[in-house]
Amino acid sequence: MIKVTFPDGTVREYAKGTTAKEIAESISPRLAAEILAASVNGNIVEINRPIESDCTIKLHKWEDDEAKHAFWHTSAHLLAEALQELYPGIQFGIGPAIENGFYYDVMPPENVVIKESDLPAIEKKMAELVAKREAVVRTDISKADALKMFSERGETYKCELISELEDGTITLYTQGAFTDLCRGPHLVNTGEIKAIKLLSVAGAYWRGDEKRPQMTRIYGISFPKKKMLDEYLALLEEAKKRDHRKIGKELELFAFSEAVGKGLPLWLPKGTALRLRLEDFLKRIQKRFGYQQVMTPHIGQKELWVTSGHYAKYGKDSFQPIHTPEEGEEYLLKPMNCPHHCEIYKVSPHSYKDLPLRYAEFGTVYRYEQSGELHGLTRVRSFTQDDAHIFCRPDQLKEEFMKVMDIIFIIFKALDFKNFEAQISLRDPNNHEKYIGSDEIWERAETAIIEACEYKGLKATKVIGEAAFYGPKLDFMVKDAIGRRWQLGTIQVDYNLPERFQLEYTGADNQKHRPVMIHRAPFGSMERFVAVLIEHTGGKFPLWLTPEQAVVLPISEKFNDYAQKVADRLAEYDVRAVVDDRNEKIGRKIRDNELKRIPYLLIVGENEQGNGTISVRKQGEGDQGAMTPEQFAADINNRIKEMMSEF
RNA sequence: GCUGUUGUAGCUCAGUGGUAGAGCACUUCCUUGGUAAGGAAGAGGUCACGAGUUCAAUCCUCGUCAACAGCUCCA
Repeated sequence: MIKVTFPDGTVREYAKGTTAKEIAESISPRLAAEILAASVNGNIVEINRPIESDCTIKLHKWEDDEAKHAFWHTSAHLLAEALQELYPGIQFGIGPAIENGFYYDVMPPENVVIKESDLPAIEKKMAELVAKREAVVRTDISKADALKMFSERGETYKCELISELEDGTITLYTQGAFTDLCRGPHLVNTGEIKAIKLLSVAGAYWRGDEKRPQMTRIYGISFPKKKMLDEYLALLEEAKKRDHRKIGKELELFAFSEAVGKGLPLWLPKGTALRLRLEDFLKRIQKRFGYQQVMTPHIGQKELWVTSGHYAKYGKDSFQPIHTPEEGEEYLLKPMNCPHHCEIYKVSPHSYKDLPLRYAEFGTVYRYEQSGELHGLTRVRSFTQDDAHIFCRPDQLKEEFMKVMDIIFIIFKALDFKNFEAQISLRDPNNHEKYIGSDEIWERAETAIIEACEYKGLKATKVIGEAAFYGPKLDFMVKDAIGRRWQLGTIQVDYNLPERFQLEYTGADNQKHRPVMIHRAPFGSMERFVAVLIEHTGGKFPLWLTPEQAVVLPISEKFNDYAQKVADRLAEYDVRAVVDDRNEKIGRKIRDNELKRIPYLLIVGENEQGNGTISVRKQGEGDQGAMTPEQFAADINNRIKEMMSEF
């Protein structure tokens, strides 16, 4: 007998070799029908794997990520099985479960292209296979046998994977006529997969390497019930409605023009109003944190970036130098503001007593992003960083770093970004060519970030190889409407640029010392931040950011002038109101999306005494009663003040 | 940059080898003072751009540009 411990601490005894499925049956038939995978001593296994010794167990139903993972992983195998039947000679790469669904990377036979239009046929084949209710069987295999088996099948990609595995750890999973190299775990029968949708087909480089062959990646998702699939697809549709590109167009926030060029956003009046509000908000915070605003030109001599090291690294793939009538004179559109700020630092000598110096600038930069990477406002070729560079003494680094974290927390709180993820991006110690600066300097910078996060109690994932070439960073990632992650705020520690630009300060010892530099941008870029903000709010911004806060509606032509006066009056109180004087067509003409997005509707007319009146309606709350323009302005400003008071 | 998809009215989209349509929006008139009102009339398109095939191309072929999904990249 073996002792099995359940998550709630109870212990039961079972015969040696009992399976998770049998354990579930011993509890309830319903549970047995629903479990898809099990964690035994923390390892996820199939529910038919015999358990040979005492263990802890957790039975996973669909609700658990572990179950979904197994479900989608098996779905990927099912996809491969279908592809093998439909495209003889097809080769397989990898086919994992992902956050939402699964994919399989395949290399179709020569002269065969799998297109989106082929997906329904593949889905149909998968459904046929599901109907067969094939068991998924796990077998151990030696490395030599595995290599032999897959090379006989001409599976060069699989052979490459096997050759990197250790003998004795290799397992195969077979269902019907399909056998795949796989670690598992899986469902025990493909019949569980009741609803399948193949979503898209795309190219993906083998092993993520641009220089290796491009395979065909087929994405899909599957569920144990048809209804769940329908709900998921409906949810996807809903999410698409929050797409910032769509809302940005509807609300007339920004636009692109082919004539201007791709990736070069045009900020329309309303979008600009929104952005300026955000900038003002940050400026106020920065003022409190001791920042000084600076301004620098959009171009600079090429040598600046040769000095910084950026030119060597990115010069070839950037906007090319601007030439002047002067022989040999070359300027670059600035891809970042750091060198300019370093030069500001160098304008005068600094004492240790002057530090830290914090130079802030909403600096527009230009980067030649690959055309396939351009994406709405989130990835563009000209964008404005809410940039600042902090020059401080080494002993001030940690404190300064944490103060920047505080600014980011304030912003995320003010805008209700709850689901951000923090990521510490470290260098890859095995790839020295990618980075500049000594090991010692990197060590120090990385330690400073890690300690700051620990001190602040911020849970951050460490990612090797994601650092900037001059230093490690702490990035804040936020998801968009359909779950793509975008980097917003970033804080970077840099010992290298001060070195390269020969920055100095005089210490208490009357000797010259190097300051440390912190690059930071709490929003990241105004463009990307606005994009993510749109997707989070669906275009319903907090009142203090809303480009237009009120529509003023005269009840008839007679009151047009009065309406305009009301709007002007409100403007004096910093309330943004637009007049809609299309009088007689009120009901029809007030566009739905105008009213839905603008928080207040003011209907102006007169009362029996012939005095001007304003009837105020608030979005979603109906009638607020009559007010004078002053009362309304005071009211709306109070609300904004309330919202802002804690920041 | 790579793979696949798409490009028709301001927006959402039908459609055809014989130079175009719907709904909403827009303009005018009638009705209506209030959270997607009804009726009538009207305006609006080089069918992304350039070649080719054809008697004839928005439609077929090729190229270019742009957008979308993914990969790679992201100072």
